[in-house]
Amino acid sequence: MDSRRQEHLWKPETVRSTISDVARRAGVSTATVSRVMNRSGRVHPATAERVRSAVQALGYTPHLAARRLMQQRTNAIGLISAEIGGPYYAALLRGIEEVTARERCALLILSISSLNYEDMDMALPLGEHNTDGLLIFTNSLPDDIVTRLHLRGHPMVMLHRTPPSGVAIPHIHVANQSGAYAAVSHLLVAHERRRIVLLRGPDGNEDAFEREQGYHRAHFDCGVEVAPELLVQGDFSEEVAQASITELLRRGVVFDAIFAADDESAYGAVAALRAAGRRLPEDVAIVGFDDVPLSRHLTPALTTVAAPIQAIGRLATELLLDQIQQGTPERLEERKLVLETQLVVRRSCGCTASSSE
Amino acid sequence: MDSRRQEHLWKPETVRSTISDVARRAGVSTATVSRVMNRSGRVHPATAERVRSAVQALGYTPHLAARRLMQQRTNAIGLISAEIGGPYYAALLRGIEEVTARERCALLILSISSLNYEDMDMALPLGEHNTDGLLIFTNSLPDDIVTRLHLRGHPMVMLHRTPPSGVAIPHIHVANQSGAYAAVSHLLVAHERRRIVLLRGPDGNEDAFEREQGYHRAHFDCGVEVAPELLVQGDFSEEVAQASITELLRRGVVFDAIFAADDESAYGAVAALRAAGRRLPEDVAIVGFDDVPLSRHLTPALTTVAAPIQAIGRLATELLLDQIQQGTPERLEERKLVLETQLVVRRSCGCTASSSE
DNA sequence: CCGATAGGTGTAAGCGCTTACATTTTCCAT
DNA sequence: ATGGAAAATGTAAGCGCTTACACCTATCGG
Repeated sequence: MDSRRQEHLWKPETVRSTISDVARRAGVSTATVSRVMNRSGRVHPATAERVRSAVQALGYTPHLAARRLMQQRTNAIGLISAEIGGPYYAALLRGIEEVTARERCALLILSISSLNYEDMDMALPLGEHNTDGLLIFTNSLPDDIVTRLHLRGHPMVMLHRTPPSGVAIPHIHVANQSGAYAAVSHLLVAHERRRIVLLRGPDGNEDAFEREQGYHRAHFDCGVEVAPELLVQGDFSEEVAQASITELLRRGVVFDAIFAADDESAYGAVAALRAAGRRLPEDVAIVGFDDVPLSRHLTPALTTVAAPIQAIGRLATELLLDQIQQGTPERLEERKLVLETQLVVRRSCGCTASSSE
Repeated sequence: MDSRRQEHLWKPETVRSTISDVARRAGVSTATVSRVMNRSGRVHPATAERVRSAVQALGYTPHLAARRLMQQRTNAIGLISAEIGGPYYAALLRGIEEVTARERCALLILSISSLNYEDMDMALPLGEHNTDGLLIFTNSLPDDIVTRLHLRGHPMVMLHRTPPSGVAIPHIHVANQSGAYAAVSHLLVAHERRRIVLLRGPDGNEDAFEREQGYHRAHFDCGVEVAPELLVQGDFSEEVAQASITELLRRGVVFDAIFAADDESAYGAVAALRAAGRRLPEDVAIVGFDDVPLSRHLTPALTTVAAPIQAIGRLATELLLDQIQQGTPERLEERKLVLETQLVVRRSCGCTASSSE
């Protein structure tokens, strides 16, 4: 056994030292060690020094789970989210981290890929036990879990999602309908397109629903009828959108513009169109939604509805931190924030050079 | 007080019920409740049912921190990372989640924006207390913390980073040098470029260092001298790269190609070149590194060294899970994996159409 | 010289949970 | 019936930490 240990460099003997190890080594009680670790209560400088060197020697780190059991604060907030990785996500995160960095609190992210959580009944790995509050940015987290967390008094903010009815959680949205309205109107009025494909977002998604409403309202206000075959699935996904548009092309459906419910699906549309040899924006004008950073670099540069993504992240985090620090504010149930969107005109809609880029 | 409660819909009274609340309500001991919750030990079906309905009624959820104190498993792994949000990151995550989904374990991500952690001495919010193992993908996490975690026997895998010396942690890399060598050789040999700018990665970054070596070795093997003014900072950042190239242009430095240490900096270079009216790839050929999904869509499509990003994520996670399940494998210290890279030739280097796209 | 005061430290009671072990109940072979 | 194995449940000892409280020393004004 001992000879084996020589063979390898440093097979760790898994020595996780506890507070009492430190106490013993420093010749004090655990209480004193704790006081030194937390800078709470008064400790004689000499003693403190002895403790500190014992900590050093033993490589001691407090066990956060145990600590959490006693204290109330974690100094961390959690973000529960699906679809980590997309470009939208990057901007959101930037907004969130802007605040967490300033407020010196850690950000823990739980990625719920639908597969991952749905069927396993294990407890949520992010919650009261390791965060002081939660940012919810997914539809995959069932309403009843949200409700339960809220009932237990865990601070939360929801992004792009309305809380279950009767549950007073602040939530942040963007002006989807007016944004879509502006985009589609632009296509209808400025470019006189009449057969505009809608690349719909996922079913059941609030944003998708509202954007679709904007699409219809714009048509209605212009007195243009919407042909049902123009409404196809985009699912906020490049692949799905590409397939949908390809299929439309194959079936010989005529259209002169596309309104994509998000930029990703716009990319898919561009790929499909290009593969079919259609000219952009002459043959088909295209407008997206979100204005993720890339869209500017696309060729042609994508006209799209800018959502203040980073601001959403910032705001949500600030709202959450407020809740954590000041407890539940008054009239919280009215805290529905809707951030304005803005049409960013670039080339893909058929407009010529603009100031941007 | 009571009248106030009527005013609002449901201001939660913060009732977080514990296991003993459930036990009391079901008329059993906490042990029995625990057994029901964990499906461990035998419990009379009728009792179990009573417990379950008490759980339901109270909206009870076990406190994971307390549970963690007793059990050893969390069923979650952690990913500690900087620069969440980049396109590289998305692919990596896909690889990781592929495995976590399959193995039914949760993924907790800790984003260390340099600001965030550096100066605050608070304990790492991800560690033995809430994960069974850690994926380390950042240079910002100091060596001594890594070492300590390892000494405490916490399973880890490091990505794109060599563990501190003497510490036997498996680590995964890509063949940076040979990849860079292939890319630069292609520029030198196939396209006869002679003044190739190097957009260097961040100082101290291992990948950056090795790619730079590949750049030099390719020049050496071709008998081409490297002009020092061609080595400029790219920092794996679009902005920095754009600034560097713009500056080069301003100073009138002559060059006919660029090797960017990663795709992001290649984008910056493209922007700078285009703003200056240079033609791509005729005036300046450009090659990147990583092959993030976007690079194919760039105009001109970016020639780049493909790193098997998703595979890295998958492999790393599998390695970690192995460690967790089987304990420290034999001869672990030799676990250095290097995944091959491959030059993907598209348009930006000056080659004409290829099979891809 | 004494009680008051304050700094420094230890004691021990939990936080919410799991689990080895003890105890009681059930039920079947005899 | 009845002894005893098997099933069901309870008891209580922690996991590693924090913190109210008690205790002990100096220190100091009166």
